[in-house]
Amino acid sequence: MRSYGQYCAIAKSLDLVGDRWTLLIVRELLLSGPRRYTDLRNALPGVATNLLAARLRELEDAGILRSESAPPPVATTLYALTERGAALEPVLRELGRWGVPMMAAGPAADDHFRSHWLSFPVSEFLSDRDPDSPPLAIELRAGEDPVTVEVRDGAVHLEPGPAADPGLVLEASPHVILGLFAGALDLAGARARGLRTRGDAALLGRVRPEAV
Amino acid sequence: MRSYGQYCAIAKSLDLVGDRWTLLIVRELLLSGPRRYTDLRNALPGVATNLLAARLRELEDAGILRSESAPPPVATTLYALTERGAALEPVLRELGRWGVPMMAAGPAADDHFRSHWLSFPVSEFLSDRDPDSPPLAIELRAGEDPVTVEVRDGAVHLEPGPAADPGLVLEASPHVILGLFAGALDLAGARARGLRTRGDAALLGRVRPEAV
DNA sequence: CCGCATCCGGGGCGATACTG
DNA sequence: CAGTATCGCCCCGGATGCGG
Repeated sequence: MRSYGQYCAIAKSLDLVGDRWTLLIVRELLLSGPRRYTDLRNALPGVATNLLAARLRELEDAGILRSESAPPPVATTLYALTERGAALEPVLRELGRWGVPMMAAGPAADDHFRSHWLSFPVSEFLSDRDPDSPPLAIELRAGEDPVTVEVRDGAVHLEPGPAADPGLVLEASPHVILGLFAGALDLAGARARGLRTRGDAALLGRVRPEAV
Repeated sequence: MRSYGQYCAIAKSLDLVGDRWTLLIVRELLLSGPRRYTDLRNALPGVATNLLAARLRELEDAGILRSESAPPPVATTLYALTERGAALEPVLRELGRWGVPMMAAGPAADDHFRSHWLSFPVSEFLSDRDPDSPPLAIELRAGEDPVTVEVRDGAVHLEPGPAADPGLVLEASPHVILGLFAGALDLAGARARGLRTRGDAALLGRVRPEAV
């Protein structure tokens, strides 16, 4: 990207990560860990393949990520954030926080969705209100792949993939899941809009008492 | 800007503020308050005038700023952030924090500089270590226009313009001022690199004890 | 199939000129 | 002062090709 030519911390940051797609690539690596080229391409619907390759090279040159050759049986190159790249997490967190209100209207007609994109809203809205209880796993099915909300020791963390032993499974559209987390819907309202649960729905109260 | 088409809080944010120059316009309005078109143009060296006009229109449509007709004697339109626009401050703060290390190398040959761009590094590095002392004003002369660091009641705030009654005046290149604040230089080292002071230099210890 | 490189059309961007 | 108009270029999006 062309430099702004300003001796300003914000402008210097944008010189590196202000390009189109750049911060979304960092988002993927932050949420999902080291990924292959094809995984990134699949997680970023709409990105041109040449552009993705160019961005990865620029980000590597900038020290934000590094490409490492994975050990067998993967035997391919993985792209992983460096410490410097992982330091962008607060930037993405604040961008996510600012963007949450724009999710309330629901997805646009041709919006894509990946389950792990819920991670930022989840950490924004959920918290472990009962840190002394045993660990709890809540599985979310809002897109193609399930994600698991792990609740333990006072912390809430989202992990891609299904839960091994979920105390609760929530299945609904992303919009309804978000409404439930953000407070726009309670359990009854969410059920009326298509939410299906399995397990003890009252367990939701541990992370979102207002919803139960 | 073309939408990313992703039902994700970060992507939705970038749909609105991911365009080139957009966040720098918000930066100016955050740091300097409502500004006229020409002021913005001057504070954003390198921006094309048509592009600035287009961005202002887009930002107004997005509810991030509004144009208000100023009362006499100004008699012109002022651009001011809305509450929604001001809510971008944490995003810029984190971008600034992440960008500070890139300032250590000093400005590039053709970098522009405006004094109030120091605001984010200032709030990052300085703090009022002696809240019970009377208010203190430190005037910085690092660019064309002076800026004032106001220290009172435990808070540090930067305001454009000279100080009415500065307890201390620091005059140096932006690079040296930053080095002094960030800890790369102490007072002696900064003086060796061109720092000139007026007033009681020991007053700097109130906000940066390590430097004295 | 994976990981790109190449090519091409269109639009965003940069620089300057011009106008009310 | 506050923009609009114009033009050239480069970035971006989409498709295809190609070696490993």
